[in-house]
Amino acid sequence: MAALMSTLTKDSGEELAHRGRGRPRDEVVRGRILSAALAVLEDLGFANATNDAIAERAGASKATIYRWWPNKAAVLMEALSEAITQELPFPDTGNLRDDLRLQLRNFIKLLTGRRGRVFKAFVAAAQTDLDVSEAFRSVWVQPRRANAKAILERYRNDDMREGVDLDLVMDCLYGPLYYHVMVRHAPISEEYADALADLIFDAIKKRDCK
Amino acid sequence: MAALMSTLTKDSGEELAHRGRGRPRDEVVRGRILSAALAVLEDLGFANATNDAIAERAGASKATIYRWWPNKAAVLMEALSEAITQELPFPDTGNLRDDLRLQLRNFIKLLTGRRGRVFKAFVAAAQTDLDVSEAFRSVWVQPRRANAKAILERYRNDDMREGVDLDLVMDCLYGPLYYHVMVRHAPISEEYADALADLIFDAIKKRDCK
DNA sequence: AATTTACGATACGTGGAAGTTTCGAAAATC
DNA sequence: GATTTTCGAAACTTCCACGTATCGTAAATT
Repeated sequence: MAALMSTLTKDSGEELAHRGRGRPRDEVVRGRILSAALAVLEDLGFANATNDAIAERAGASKATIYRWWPNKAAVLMEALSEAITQELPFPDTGNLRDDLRLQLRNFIKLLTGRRGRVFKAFVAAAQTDLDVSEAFRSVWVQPRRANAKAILERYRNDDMREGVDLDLVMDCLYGPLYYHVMVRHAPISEEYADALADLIFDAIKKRDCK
Repeated sequence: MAALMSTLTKDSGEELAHRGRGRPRDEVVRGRILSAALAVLEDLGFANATNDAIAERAGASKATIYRWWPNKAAVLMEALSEAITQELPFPDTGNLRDDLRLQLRNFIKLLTGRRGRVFKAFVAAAQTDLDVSEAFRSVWVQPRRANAKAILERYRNDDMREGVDLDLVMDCLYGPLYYHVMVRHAPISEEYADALADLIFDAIKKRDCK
């Protein structure tokens, strides 16, 4: 996190420089830049998302971008973070099987939609860029897994057989979807989501025979 | 495949130009270049694997590389192809559960070893480069899945319950491993492989109760 | 021996993107 | 009104890697 701070954010002294006398930071511009970053990311992918393109799309100056973010990854990361926050909460219907189905369906919608390109771009960039890797995990993966785990935990005693490893279960839910989209590059359907959810549900549900 | 041919290989006229009078192509150099490409790929990843670095490491001239391959992706792709061919066959012990465990263990060894970096690099590159994407699928993913599917097919009647979707099963086997390594960036153990194999085995094995 | 092709070394041209700087104008404080 | 800070525009520098070109030399054919 320290390494992240050093490269993806500015000093807090810079961050809190609003108190001075001069013209305050234009929050509207900040929003436009982040939106533009996300849009460019969706259109061009991580590698091709240049700051020039972002600036042009935002109707902003490139200098303004570098005034507030230290580098390109920082802008893109904050854009993802803003877009993602409180998105796609794990459903909580009270029924385990329904929860699984719903969550996978929602996730597929996200992966196959415009925002799916952003995800693929970030995962790709994370393979070679340590900062992106850590940021992606802390901003997206970990919070989502924690949320999912907390809800699954409540079903543990009543609906699951003993000794189920929830981390493994989540890998089996999310893994195939990422894999499907990123490695097989195959389209993915809601029926697929249901079949996957059912398979995993079947593997972990409580039953009284071998 | 046509698009691939157009960008990742030279004309067959070039390929078969050996019959001329001059000095024949040095196959040793070809091998050195491909080995070097793989080594550089393992060290630096796809994006940072420059042809200059490959040439230097191979003790060859960059001009020689461009004499035989049209661009960077072509060299890297052929390097991967050579390294991968007939590697990691799906085991065939006669026991479904053992097959699953063995395959996952072997795959983990590959993913966590030096060559794992190559995989991650290719998957990452495939997100933005269509040629790499198609080549990776045709050279690696599809052959491996076909092999695995053929073997799993033989267990279908005797050991699996009805209606099991083998493609889905393979997604559940490979998906979590890719996911684990590429998205969570977490280390992965043989115990994890066994637990995953057991979970999936348990989900598809024949049984006579709900 | 003459010719043809391949190789290594190296320099070169090119393009793209990161990040910086300059400048005039706008919006705030004191 | 003077000062301070931000913004937009655009030129600029820097860097890096792709791909090409040149040249002297090595290995083959005829």
